[in-house]
Amino acid sequence: MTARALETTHDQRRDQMLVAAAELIAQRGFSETRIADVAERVGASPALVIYYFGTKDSLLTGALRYSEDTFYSAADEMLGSAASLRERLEILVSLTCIPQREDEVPGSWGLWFDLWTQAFRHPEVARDRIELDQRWRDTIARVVKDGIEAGEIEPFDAEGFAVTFSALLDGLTIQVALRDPVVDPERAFTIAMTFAARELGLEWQPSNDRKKIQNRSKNGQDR
Amino acid sequence: MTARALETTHDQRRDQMLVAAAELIAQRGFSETRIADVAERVGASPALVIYYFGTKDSLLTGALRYSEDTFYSAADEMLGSAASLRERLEILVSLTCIPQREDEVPGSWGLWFDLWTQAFRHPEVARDRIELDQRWRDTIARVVKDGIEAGEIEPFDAEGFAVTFSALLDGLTIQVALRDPVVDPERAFTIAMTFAARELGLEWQPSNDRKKIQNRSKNGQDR
DNA sequence: GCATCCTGACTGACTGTTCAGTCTATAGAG
DNA sequence: CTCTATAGACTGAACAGTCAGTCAGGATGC
Repeated sequence: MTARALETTHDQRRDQMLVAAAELIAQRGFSETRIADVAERVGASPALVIYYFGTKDSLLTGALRYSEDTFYSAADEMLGSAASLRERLEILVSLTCIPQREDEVPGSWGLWFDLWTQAFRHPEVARDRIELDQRWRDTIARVVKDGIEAGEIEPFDAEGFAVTFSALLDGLTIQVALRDPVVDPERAFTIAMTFAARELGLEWQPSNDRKKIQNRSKNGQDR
Repeated sequence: MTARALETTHDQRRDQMLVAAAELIAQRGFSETRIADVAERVGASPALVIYYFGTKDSLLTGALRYSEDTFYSAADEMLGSAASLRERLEILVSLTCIPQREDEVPGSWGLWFDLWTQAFRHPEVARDRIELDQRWRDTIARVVKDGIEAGEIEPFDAEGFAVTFSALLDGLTIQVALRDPVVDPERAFTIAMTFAARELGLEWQPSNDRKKIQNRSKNGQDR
């Protein structure tokens, strides 16, 4: 029991540090994040951070993992509360294309860039990312399959769709995150939904209920 | 004339350093690139690099710019030598999805990730990237318009297509660059071409002449 | 008294940038 | 044609700051 309790606080501390690291990475970038910053953020000494993670790299890549992981978990949870295929697609798209609240952490766009950059040159990170992306494609495919089983659309190659759709979403995310004037969030949303609708043989029109989705995605992201 | 000659060697030195920096960034990453490395690569002292660029950051962002710029120039040039819309599309797609030779520099995938990461947090870089991306979309739109004018396809919203298509290409590039086992280069190529063909009302079948395109893109990239 | 959590003080390595001054070549003066 | 002044390219050496990681030991709970 004691060991249990200790382990709990131990894990809590760990998570605190991971969250703090993720926030800092999102703000300043991977290579600009110092362990002293993380330590300050959790009210501890730099030495303690090393005590928990051994090396800086272990902390930062852990933070990347942790953050993306909670993003996907949040996505899964949100999807559970949606009724129709159309709603579920809108959730998927708004999660990737619509800005979240500034102060929110996990899945923040900056982290994607840093994750990709790290994954490109570090095999362990690359492995994690591949796994994460497979999970994302599985989520998309699941949504489509559910739609098929519910009779909302005709049978369809859900996995193939997931590959293409996730690539399109990634590309749109980049434009939105980098504030490209040509691809604002609304346009990105419309492009993605139009593509999905046409591909799946679903009816979809851009409408002003986008805001509703946006708000819901925010709340879903709230801790 | 004398001043000219001097200025020429000056610019040559500058370009040398930019190329060296781009190569190193592609290999090691932006933040892992030291000015001492760049200096060594051009056979000069670190002080000289500073003498030319003032600061490390100025050198590295300059290298990013320079590299992407030559990538787009190479793309424009290659497109000029293609006869049909189908060929031109295949060039666009292979440039983004098919691995280039290892030792080749400009446009190397690692640089994209670093460019995005930097652009996310540094407004000047972000401005450059937006400009670069617009140029890419213009190139795509130009290819489509040429196809329309040549009567190869029906009139079509070329700019709208360019926005969606460039996002899809970016997304596929990520998967390929990060060696996702699900999205190998060939599959990425097929996905992109299938999308373009369907969207534009063009006939296209995956065939084994992809290798031809791949080789051409290599040669086109050669300095 | 043992294990775990935690810290302050320290260090060793790294690295961007500065600076004083060298070397080369050209331009202009005599 | 020679001598010298000037400018630009270039460097070695040192500086100054930064930071990840170490270490010896203190507190706390059991």
